[in-house]
Amino acid sequence: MLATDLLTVSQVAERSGFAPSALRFYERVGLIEAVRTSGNQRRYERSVLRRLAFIRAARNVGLSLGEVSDALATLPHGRTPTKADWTRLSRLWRRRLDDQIAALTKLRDGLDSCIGCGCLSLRRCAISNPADVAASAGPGAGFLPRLLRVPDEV
Amino acid sequence: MLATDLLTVSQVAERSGFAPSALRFYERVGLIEAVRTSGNQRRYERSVLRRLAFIRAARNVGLSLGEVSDALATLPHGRTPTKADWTRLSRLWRRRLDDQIAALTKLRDGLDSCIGCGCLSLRRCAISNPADVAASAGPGAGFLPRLLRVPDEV
DNA sequence: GTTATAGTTGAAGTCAACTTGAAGTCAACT
DNA sequence: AGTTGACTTCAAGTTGACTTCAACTATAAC
Repeated sequence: MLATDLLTVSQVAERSGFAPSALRFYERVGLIEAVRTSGNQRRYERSVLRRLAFIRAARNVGLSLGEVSDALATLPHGRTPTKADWTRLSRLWRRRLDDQIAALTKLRDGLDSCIGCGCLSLRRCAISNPADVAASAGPGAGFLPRLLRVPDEV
Repeated sequence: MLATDLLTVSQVAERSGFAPSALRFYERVGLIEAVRTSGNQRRYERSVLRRLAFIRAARNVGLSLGEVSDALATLPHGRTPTKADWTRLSRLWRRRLDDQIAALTKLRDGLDSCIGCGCLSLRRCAISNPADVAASAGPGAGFLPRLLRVPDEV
């Protein structure tokens, strides 16, 4: 009777664009929730779509799942983000995007000043040695991470 | 007597900023080369420093090691990049950076138009659903990769 | 009632770019 | 001659964000 109110895995997968395996994974790490049918199958409330939209937006901005978790945790318990939450968080994201754009722009300008000079000196070259780009810490972390990857012949 | 001409692992590590383990790894995948002493220790020619500067620059721009490999492979056999090579390749990199900046700017503008609207609709929201950002293919690849990560409270 | 399609679990695999560890060798200095 | 510090190899571990697999079980349609 209110079963029509609930969504199956494949429905949520199609509408959200996340693979079913990703939805299960997100549930395991506590990002989303599901209720179960008598036969133990997942059924999602509609609000999960909004939550997934939030997750996707955050990922697009470059947040890790851990950060998404933290962001969602700043919401009153288990609540799906409201308009006010969204406004607050999206302002933070804007700053992050600004920072990322600034960093890339700086790199590009360094590259411009390099083109044709051919120096490629480890000490002086602005592109090989941008002053403010720290080396990575810890295993598994790349030096500078992959950016918006547009597969591209070089 | 031309032994002074060659650099040890730790010398190259210090001057290039790459960890010794990274140098060994780069050698394994064919990005750099070394000669050996009678006792089987690596000795590097000076040109390896230029090559490493090139690699670091490329990584900073966001190229994968595979792409760095490809780029170096466009050089006449085994040669270290010259000024002309550098000019040619850095022009391509500039385009890549421009693309990345454009993508981020677009995302930011979408975010601006979203702040306060609270829609977060999977269909309409520009930030959760930027039209030109394709979903990832293959395992292990994130949807959109981590960007210039500036660890940041949210 | 049967089949086709969709869903379940837990464990293991993937990918990039390295790092870490163990167990041993080399080089330089005293 | 001995000790210290730098070096060697190969295998396995790390991180994040998932995906894939095998072996089942549910649900829906006919």
